[in-house]
Amino acid sequence: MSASTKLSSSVKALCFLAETYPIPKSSKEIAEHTGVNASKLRQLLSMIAKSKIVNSEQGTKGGFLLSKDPKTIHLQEIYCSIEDRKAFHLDVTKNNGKKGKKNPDYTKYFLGLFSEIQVDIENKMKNISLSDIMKNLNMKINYK
Amino acid sequence: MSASTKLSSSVKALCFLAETYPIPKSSKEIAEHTGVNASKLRQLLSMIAKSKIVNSEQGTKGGFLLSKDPKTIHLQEIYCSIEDRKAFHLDVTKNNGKKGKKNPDYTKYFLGLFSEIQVDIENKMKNISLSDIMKNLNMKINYK
DNA sequence: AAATATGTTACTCTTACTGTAACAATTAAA
DNA sequence: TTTAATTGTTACAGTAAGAGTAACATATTT
Repeated sequence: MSASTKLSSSVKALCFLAETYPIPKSSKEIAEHTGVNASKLRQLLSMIAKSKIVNSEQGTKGGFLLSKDPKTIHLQEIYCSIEDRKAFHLDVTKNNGKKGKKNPDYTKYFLGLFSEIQVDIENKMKNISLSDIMKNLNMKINYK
Repeated sequence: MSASTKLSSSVKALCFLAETYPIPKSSKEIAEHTGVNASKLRQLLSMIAKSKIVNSEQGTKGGFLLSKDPKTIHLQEIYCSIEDRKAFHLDVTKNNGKKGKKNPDYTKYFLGLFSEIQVDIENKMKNISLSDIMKNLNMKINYK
């Protein structure tokens, strides 16, 4: 991956929004509770908003509000919202041996090979919901 | 990860060694057939040699020679030989909210959460052998 | 109009990796 | 014993991605 700080920062923010639902929270407030920089949170949450996981509103009384049940928010959705890369990523743009040499087309093959691993990771992430995470952390979910 | 160039370069080199077995091949020769820089290959193969997957010898007539059956060489072994990082890696050294705040210990939890994914990836990689890769590429295995 | 938000862009710092070069150590052959 | 070939290791520059931060346009409420 790596399962970057971006993912954990996003999860922290979403947990906080689930706890404080239905009060919209500003990036500043989320920052204070999670320790993640407010500007970074806006970057992440604006991407997550495009996946309809949160709703965002500008202006006074604006902020971020969860728009899905934490039971139905899966790690994979969050990950895909904030990363363009695949979790198990292989850079296949590199050269592949000298031209004209009759060496096999590794590049093409590796894509297929690793896609199987990719599918597994995605399935695993699909099976972990925000509410699973919160239960494990003994957090109270206030959504609905 | 990312399942970096290092892994694919290593696999290319090992495939070549399986094809040309039992003739020891120099980093220069492997470089010519794979397009990977010879110096880089020496770095990778010297690490792989420590895992007893290949044998290396210095001097004239030296070079690299496969020391295991490609059927028993798994992607996971190769990966672990050349990478210190876990495949599904999470940096947990980052701060975790302001001190004194009673926010849950995400950092600790994420480790456990992602370790499950880690195990899956490793298992997947354990199930892919060098000979599987070579068969898919229609390469002839000359080991033994 | 003023205050409070998000959305977006840009900039710096750091980290990791790639590609490459250099050279010591080792081995075989001439 | 000298020479050539080869690995092992270290170092270095260039590149790419991410983290953290700041700045400001845009939008919304009071």
